[in-house]
Amino acid sequence: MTATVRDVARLAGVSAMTVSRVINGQPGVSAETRQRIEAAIAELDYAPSKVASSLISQKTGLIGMIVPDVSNPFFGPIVRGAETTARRAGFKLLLCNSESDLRLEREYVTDLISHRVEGLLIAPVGDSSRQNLGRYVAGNFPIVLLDRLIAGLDCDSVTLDNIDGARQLVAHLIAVGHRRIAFVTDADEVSTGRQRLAGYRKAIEDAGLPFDEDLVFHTTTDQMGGYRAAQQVLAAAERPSAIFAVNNMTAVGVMQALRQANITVPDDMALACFDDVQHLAVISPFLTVFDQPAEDMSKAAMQLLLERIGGTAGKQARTVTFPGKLIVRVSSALPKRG
Amino acid sequence: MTATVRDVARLAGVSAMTVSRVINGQPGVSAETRQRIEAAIAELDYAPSKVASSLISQKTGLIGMIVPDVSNPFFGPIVRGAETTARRAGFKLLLCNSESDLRLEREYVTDLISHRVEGLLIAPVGDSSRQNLGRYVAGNFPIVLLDRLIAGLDCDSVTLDNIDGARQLVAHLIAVGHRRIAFVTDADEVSTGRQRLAGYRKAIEDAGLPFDEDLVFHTTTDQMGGYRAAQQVLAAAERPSAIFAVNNMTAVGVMQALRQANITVPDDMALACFDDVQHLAVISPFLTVFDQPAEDMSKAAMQLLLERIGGTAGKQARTVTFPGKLIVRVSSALPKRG
DNA sequence: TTGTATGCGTTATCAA
DNA sequence: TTGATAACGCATACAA
Repeated sequence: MTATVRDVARLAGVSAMTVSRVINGQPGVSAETRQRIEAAIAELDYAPSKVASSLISQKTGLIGMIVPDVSNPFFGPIVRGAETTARRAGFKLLLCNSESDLRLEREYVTDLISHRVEGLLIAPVGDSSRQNLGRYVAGNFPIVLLDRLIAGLDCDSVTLDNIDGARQLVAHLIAVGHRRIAFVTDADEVSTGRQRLAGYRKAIEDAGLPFDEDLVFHTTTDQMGGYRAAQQVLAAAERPSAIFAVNNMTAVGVMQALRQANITVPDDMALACFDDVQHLAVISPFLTVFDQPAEDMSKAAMQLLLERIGGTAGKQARTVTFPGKLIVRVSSALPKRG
Repeated sequence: MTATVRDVARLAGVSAMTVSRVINGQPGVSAETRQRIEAAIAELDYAPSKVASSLISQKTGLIGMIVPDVSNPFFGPIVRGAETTARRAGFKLLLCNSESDLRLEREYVTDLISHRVEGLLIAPVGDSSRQNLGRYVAGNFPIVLLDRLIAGLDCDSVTLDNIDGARQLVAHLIAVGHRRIAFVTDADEVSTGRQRLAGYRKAIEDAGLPFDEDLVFHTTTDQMGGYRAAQQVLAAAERPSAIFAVNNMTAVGVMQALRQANITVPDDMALACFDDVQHLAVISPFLTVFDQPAEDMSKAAMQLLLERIGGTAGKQARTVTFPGKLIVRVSSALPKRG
């Protein structure tokens, strides 16, 4: 296991160089010698060290990937797609969970750079991630942003058309008959939140309804954030008939708060959000969502990254936008009571 | 970005060695020299290469992790927990999806070894994974098995008490009134399937019911496998009143087939399975499941691995078994019709 | 067809 | 307190 080329060479009675040739499938080795070397390799369980070869070639075959949380059903497929695409190109994935923590993200980035990953695929925490990434982008280090853009950072990216997605979702709610629709979203610092807010607003204005600032509830976009925000929604003077949650975890938190308050969806309150959870929809098709093709987006992003690593990309930053699709289920219906 | 110690040394007017000392926080460098070096490091955006230092220290700070599929809601939290624990110990995670493919698994294992990961945390494909892992276990390379054991491989492991879990789940179905319970599971080659079958059988015999081989349907434990198996269940001469699916994806497939056949759960047929999907349960608490503490199991497994890497483990293989818990929801009720 | 020398970027060792 | 040298494991360039 800890055998080196030299050990193999000694056992086979040749030089280290000849062993190296056999390993890399280079020509110029007699069949007989090759056989002896292969026997020695098997005998010693020799596995060539990528650490050493990386040092020479300046290529580690490693790609860094940072997401807020792999266990989030949106990011699971994202990571899966990226890994599959990377593997097919001969790369391995170093996976990091930033926990939406800017400092942790920075730590990961510098660590990954030290490990000499050849590129970085990242769903950044937010606009502030620019602090963590700016210098590398400036230094032409291969980076692709996924899911979220970073204001002021000109960089390859793959995102959803969040504005139109949110517009479609809210337009649907309006079509169903909702007039007061709360939007539970994150701080202005995250591009997805900003864009979805723009779409929300557009749908409302398209319908000739008044845009009401008070119906936008800013929070953290995790379960607890959704929970808290929903409580605020319920406490509002004039209660909305529907809640639009900016993403899946937020919707879960909203649901939790509603249930606790004995409010049934959609009989008492409608609910819709971004991100579908595929298999779960089979078990219980309940939530109306705007579905993002997470795995495809991630594969596309990895493809961009591979091109940049391979040098076939050109200097210009490339922007890929996916459409996504509205999936109407029961949760968005107009309340029967109230 | 591609600056080396020497570049820094030159800029600071010192030797490479002194730079190295500063980077590693070693003593014996005057405050003034240290400052000059730190300035040079910042100036050049210097990031020390772990590739080079790994070569010397023989430690990469890398841990390999192989799971069938991160996007599976059971493995997402598994990977998340492992990564968190690894990070806190200063390790990074190389993530691989075996796709339950033995050849792919082997390829990953050898690749990871070449990358000189210091240990391997793996949810193996099945007993045949012994081919892929046996030599490394024999060579005392740090490996911990997670979720699944491998017959004949004496190795650290963290698993659930599958026998008792399945027993509890099936005992519940019997208590509710079910008498003919189908079990949809995988080939005998996977330890979890074997153990859950044993638990299924035990619950049935404990209740004084006859164990019927024909009620055990072997298939692949993915959605398609569950789908096909459910169709067989429905075609059975004497139709069971409940289906016990060996895991989450299988249950999804079963559900899909039932829905397609216009069979409502639980009005026409009950359903229960292993693995809960936490947040989803909030959205729609429907499926009766036996819940595994995936993230905790994974953290424990990583802990075992870290101990083995650190050499504080002892030669004996350690076996950790988690209990899990039954969560009764509506899907397991006794059918009203039929 | 095979081998020797050299260097990748870093650090351990020993010397100054 | 600082530096010169060698070595980690492999591969490139060149020589034999």
